[in-house]
Amino acid sequence: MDANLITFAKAVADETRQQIMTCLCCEWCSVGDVVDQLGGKVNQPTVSHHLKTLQEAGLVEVRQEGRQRFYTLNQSRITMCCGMLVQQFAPEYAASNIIPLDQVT
Amino acid sequence: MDANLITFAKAVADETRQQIMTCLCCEWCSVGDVVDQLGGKVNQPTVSHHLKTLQEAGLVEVRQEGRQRFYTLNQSRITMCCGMLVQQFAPEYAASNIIPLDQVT
DNA sequence: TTGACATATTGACGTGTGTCGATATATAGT
DNA sequence: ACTATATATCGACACACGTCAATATGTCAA
Repeated sequence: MDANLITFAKAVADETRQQIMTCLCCEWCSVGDVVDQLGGKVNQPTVSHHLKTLQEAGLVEVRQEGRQRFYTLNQSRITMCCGMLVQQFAPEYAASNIIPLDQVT
Repeated sequence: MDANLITFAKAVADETRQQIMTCLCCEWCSVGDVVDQLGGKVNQPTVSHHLKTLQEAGLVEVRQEGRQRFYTLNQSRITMCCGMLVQQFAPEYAASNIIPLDQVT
């Protein structure tokens, strides 16, 4: 997992990956679940590949259970990266009332 | 200019483009200014190309002056896109105290 | 109108990346 | 041990994209 904003942006900069992220938002899903929810758009190796990318960017958490792996979105990290983006590239707005980054757990 | 989050993420997902964005943050710069500030990392056509990408994503504003064009970051749009990202992929944090999107002018 | 300057566009090239089929690895059940 | 299931990895391919040199477009000055 790497902390920089380019890695974050690259991870989010793909449609399939965003769809996967939507699947994993507020829910734990196995790889197979994600493949199903994507309804045949891509198949299992592709999903695994994207999950790896998301994991390396720190955007998902993993939990092993039997022979399956469950993934979920790391919402605090996403919030943090977005906050850093605003801080970097929209400082005139960052000052006001965005979430203070040190309050994101 | 297109409104979706993939376009936004793609625009930000490049190191050179982020450096250009840093140049344009809170300042109006001509293309030549940006080329200079990047200190020979890339040359003028590349900068123009990236500025076009940023413009199509709605991340910069342009102002013509004589034979030069001045660009600056569109901070409200960046704030808005980041807010949408949090809303989409970190709803558990979006509820709290992030900038209400309709207050971003 | 001609020449100089600022920026945009074009065409080409190499690299990065999303996708897949095939295969490997790991775990559970019999 | 053997089989079935779940996921990861590998190798290959096509396409997207960042970069550059060369050129085009546009604007000002003389």
